[in-house]
Amino acid sequence: MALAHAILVALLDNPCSGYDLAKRFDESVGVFWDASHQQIYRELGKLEADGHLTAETIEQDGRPNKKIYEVTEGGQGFLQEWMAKPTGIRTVKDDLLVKLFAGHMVSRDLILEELENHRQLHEARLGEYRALEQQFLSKTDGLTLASRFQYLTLRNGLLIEQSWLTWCEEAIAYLMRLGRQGE
Amino acid sequence: MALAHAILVALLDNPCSGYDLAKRFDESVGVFWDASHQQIYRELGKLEADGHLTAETIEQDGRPNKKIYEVTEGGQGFLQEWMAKPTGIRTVKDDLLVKLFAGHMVSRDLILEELENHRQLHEARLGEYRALEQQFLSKTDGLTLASRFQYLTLRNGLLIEQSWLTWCEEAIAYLMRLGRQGE
DNA sequence: CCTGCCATGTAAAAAGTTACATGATTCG
DNA sequence: CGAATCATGTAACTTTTTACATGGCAGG
Repeated sequence: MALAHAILVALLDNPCSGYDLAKRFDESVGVFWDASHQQIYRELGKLEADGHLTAETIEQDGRPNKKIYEVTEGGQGFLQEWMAKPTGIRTVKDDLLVKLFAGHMVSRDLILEELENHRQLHEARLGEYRALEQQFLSKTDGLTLASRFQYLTLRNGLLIEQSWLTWCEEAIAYLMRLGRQGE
Repeated sequence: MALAHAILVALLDNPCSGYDLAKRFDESVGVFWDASHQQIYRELGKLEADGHLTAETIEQDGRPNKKIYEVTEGGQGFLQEWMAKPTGIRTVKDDLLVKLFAGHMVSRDLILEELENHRQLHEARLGEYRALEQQFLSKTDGLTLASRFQYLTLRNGLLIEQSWLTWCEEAIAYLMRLGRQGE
C-alpha cells in the first residue's frame, strides 16, 4: 500500500501537480518507486478525500489549469505512523530471470541477445543515477538533512544497478564459455 | 503477466502440486519470483483451462488428495513464444526506501532500527542463497544444462542481496556519522 | 491438547496496467 | 504540418493482497 506513502514523501519534499509528480516518478523518485499518471491521479483523489492532502488550483492561460497538492498535518501524521511500523524486505520479480531459469528451452543466441539488451538498459540507468549523484556531490555548501536522506535512496539505486550490470556481464561470459565447449 | 510463466518454468523443471509450488516459491524459485498459494491455485486453474498444463489427481489416504501438474507441449510453445519477446527492466519498489526518503520526519533511532532490521533480513537471505549455491557447486559430476541456467538466476540473487547488505551497512554508518556531528 | 504440516480452495478489496479521451501550445 | 509537451482525467481489465474456510494427522 506504499504508493500513497511514496506520493506523500514526494509531495512533502516538493509540492506539485499530478502531472509533475508523474514526471518525478519517471526520474528521481523512480529510484525507489514507479507509478503511471493514471495511478497517481486516482491516488491523489483518494488522499485528498482522506484529508491527507490539500489541492490549490492554479489558473493558467495558454495551457490547462493545474492543481498543486500539498501534504496536510494529518497527512504527515499518517506518514509517521506508517514509518513507525517495521516492514519486510522486497520480493524480487523479474521477467529476465524467469526466462533464464528455462534458458535451455530456446536458442543460446536468443538468451544472449536478451542479456545484452538488459546489460545496456542497466548501464543507461546507472549513468542516469551517476548524473543525479553528481548533483548531490556538487553542492559545496553542504546538503540539508532532507537531502542527505534522499541521497541514501540514490546510493541504493547505484549499488543495485551496478550489481545488475555486473551480473549481466557475468551471465554473458558464463554462457559464452558454455557455448565454446560445444554444449 | 509473468506469474503464469514463472509457474510454467517451475513445473517444467519439476512437475508438482500447487501446494509444493507454493513452497518452492518460498524457497529456490523465490530468488526470482514470489507468489502466494491463492495466486498459484487460481493461475493453475487458468493454465489448465488454456491447455498449457495437465493435472493428474493422486489419491492419498491419511491426507488430502493432490493434483500433480505437468506442462503440455502447448504450454512449452506458449513459454517459448513469450521468451522470444524482449522485456524491459524491473521497476524498483521498496518501502524502506520510501521511508528513508522522508527520514527526517521521524527520529534517527527509528530509522536506524529499521535499517538494522533490514540488514539482518538481507543477511539471512544471503545465507540461504549461499547454501543453495553450495548445492550447485558440490555436484562434482557436472551440472546439466538446465541446472546451469538455474545457477545463473541464483547468482543474480546472490549479487543483489550482497548489494542490499552493503547498502544497509553504508546507510547505517552514514547516519551514525551524521548523528555524531550533532544534527 | 495445541501447534504445525498437508492440501485445497473462495471472496473481497486494493493496486497496477492498458486503452480511451480532450485540447491548446510550442518547437522543429 | 506533425510531434511533443502541458494537464487532467475515466473505464475496463488484470494482478496482487488479505481474510476466510475446511479437516485430518503427527509430534511435543
